[in-house]
Amino acid sequence: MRAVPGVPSRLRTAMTLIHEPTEFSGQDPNDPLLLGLNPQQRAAVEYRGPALLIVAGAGSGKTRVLTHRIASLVEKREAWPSQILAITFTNKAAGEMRERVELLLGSSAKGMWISTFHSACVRILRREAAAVGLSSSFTIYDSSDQRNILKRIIKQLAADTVGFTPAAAQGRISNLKNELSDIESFARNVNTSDPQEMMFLEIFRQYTQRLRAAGALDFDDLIGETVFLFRAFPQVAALYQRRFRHLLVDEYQDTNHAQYSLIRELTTPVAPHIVAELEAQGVLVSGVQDASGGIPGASLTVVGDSDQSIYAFRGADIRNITEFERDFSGATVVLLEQNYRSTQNILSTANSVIQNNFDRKEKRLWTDSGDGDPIVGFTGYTAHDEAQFVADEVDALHRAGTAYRDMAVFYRTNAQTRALEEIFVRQAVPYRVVGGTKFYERAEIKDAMAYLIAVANPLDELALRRILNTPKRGIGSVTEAALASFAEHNGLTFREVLRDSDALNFGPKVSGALRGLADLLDEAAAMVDPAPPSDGADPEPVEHNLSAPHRTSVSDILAFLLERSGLVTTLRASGDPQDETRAENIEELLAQTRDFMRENPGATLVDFLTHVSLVAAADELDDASGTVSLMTLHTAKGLEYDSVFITGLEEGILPHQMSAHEPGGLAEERRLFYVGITRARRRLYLSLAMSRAQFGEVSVAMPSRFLQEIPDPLIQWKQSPGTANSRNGTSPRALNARRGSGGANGGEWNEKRGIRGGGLDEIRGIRDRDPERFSVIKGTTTTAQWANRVTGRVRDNGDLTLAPGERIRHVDFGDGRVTQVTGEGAKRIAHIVFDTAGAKKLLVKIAPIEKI
DNA sequence: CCAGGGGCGTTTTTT
DNA sequence: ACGCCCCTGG
Repeated sequence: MRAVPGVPSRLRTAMTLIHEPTEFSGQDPNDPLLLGLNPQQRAAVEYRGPALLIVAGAGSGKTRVLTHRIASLVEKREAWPSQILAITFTNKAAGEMRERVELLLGSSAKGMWISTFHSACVRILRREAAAVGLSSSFTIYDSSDQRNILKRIIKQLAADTVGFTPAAAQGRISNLKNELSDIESFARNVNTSDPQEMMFLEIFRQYTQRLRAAGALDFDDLIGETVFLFRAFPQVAALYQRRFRHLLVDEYQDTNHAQYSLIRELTTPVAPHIVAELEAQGVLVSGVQDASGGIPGASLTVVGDSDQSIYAFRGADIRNITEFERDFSGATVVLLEQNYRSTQNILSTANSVIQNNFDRKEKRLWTDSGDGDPIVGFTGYTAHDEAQFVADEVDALHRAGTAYRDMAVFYRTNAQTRALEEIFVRQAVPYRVVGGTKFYERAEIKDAMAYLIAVANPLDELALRRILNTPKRGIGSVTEAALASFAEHNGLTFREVLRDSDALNFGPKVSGALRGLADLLDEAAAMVDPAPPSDGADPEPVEHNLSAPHRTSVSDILAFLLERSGLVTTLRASGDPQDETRAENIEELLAQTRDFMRENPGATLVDFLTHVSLVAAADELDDASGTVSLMTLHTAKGLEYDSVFITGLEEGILPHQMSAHEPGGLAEERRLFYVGITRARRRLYLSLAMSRAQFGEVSVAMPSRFLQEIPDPLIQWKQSPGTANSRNGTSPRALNARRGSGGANGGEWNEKRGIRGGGLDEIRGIRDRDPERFSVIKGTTTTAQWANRVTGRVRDNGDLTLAPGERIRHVDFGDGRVTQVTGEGAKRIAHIVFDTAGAKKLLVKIAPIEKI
């Protein structure tokens, strides 16, 4: 019954509207914008009304629907491009959407805002900065900047002695801001008798002050301040409410309260008296006014899938989507369930996993494109073993004709890249880590960027302090403290003190260095020649503002700063090969500024700084690169690949142990897995390692409970957890470790699922009927913590010497001959051709082998 | 003022 | 195992 694709009865009313000629009078079956769309997709493109929720299952063509909807609005003259605001999750998605809309329209989408929440807010805030007492060249602080500041505050308040850590304070401040709680409202509600709370209040207050003094906003402020701006200045809000007649929001399930509030503000009608004010200012309102003289609220389209909500940790509130219909009166819902991306096997896997989340709306993805290949499973002894499997399969796929760029490897935590990278490098598999330690997070890049920031925003003390002695110019912490204290006592900025440091009577060497830096920054600032944003009623994107005369290009400014500061020269001169790499990275940054200027002619220094601050991990993806992509499951959202590897399917990793303490944590981890699965078009590989090194200690892991939610016949194990673990008593029997006195085959995975199995039992799925199978997880002995890591010793063959030609015996693969030994020490790899199991590469240290 | 060594916290996910 | 922070000796 549930296998039949269809629309839940609750939604039928809305769906039947498709057939109402009055609602869709303009419908033309030959409309090119509707060709090739299924009825639900058409409905989503054609519907007109105040609010539309498109519940779009993974791979159901939502981007197609969104772009067609936008194109349809423009083509039918229902909206000018400039009246559309589309919010995407990444800048890359925004760029693609713009491209596709332009392709559909056959003309430019100029004036259309397609961007992320953060980019849109920065654009608004820079434009309206004066209203909220900000400089339009405010700096955007990233998490490490935040942590830096908090570290200093906590130290100064000695708050660490009462248990405050920068990370915890950062998280709490972020949560508050996502709820639109600022320092004033927090102070009003704080429990004054709780010393911890009062301490936190003080931290929060100082943090707020420092940012304000530095003319800086953190990520969360970008959204929150925009909401405050709109609420405090209705006539400013009205400019945007008037302009944007159609608001479209992608990935709505991941919006937090602040973002939700922003959407609410933007779709609020403008009252007649404010319209009159606008008109008096010369803003054109005649086309958009209603009978009463006001401007009706913009129409809102949101697209989302509550099964793909994976950002609760940063405040995403799933209720935004589940309560959409209640929230926005007159809302209609369209459900897209037909999947155009994956094979049925992949979809069945996804469905079988996600259906374990109770409390969700029933939704089943389906396809008419056939079952496809089975899901392939593999259990490695170690993370390296697992990585080896991935590398081998990537190799095999590539030889069979799949391009590297069509493959991706996903993992739960960034730390998991290490093993994968080591093996990929050794196997010469071209790969690229997406996200992780980003280019712009490297110390030397942050140094160079700090020069640019110090030029663009003289108030930014953090940037200035960073470059004060980088490269070394003999200014130590004593000098720095003296400058800071002088600034504080005289009500001056750090930059002003730097400029007039003679008053502090430093030695000649220090004075000279300080003056040199101050002059350098002043000269660079003169090159920038900032043009104030124009006051036109129509907010135009800053980067398209070509009116500024003779502004020095960002790359020239950077080149000047690098040259005069000696940053690169110093690195080159050090002789350290790592410094050479750093110098090259800075050269790369310079090249990137040139690229940026070429792609955004007329862009300002502040535009470049904004761009750098707001790049998302997924933005780095380069479709043209012929490499395998490695990324976290979070980064994978919204992407798709022909072949997908999901690694680390272990208890404690996926689901991650940290999520165990949080309510709803497990369900979110499951959604994360679901997101990963549904990225795959044709092939899906699921792998895990029986042991994983963490902090140098090797601990034993158990297969993820999520694996056991997948019906047996869907997965074909190349090496199942059972076979990978059945050692001759020398290795810990992880799966059994916490099993009570269960039956003979109790917590074991069915060995017959292993490579030597494949008989009838596998098809009959004995495993699934075994009630003891989950004893490890369902056991009542532990509560808060999962009993997922059983520490123990693993086999150590470290001193086993092997030479090509020697015969060995493997517990699972039987007898074989060594052909080659590569690697050294603990990473020694034996290449073995087994008589029956074929060629394998084994990590000598832990492989269950012996000489014969 | 700075370089180098020892000690400690760290890993959940991100705009 | 690694990177960052603090301390010490030059």
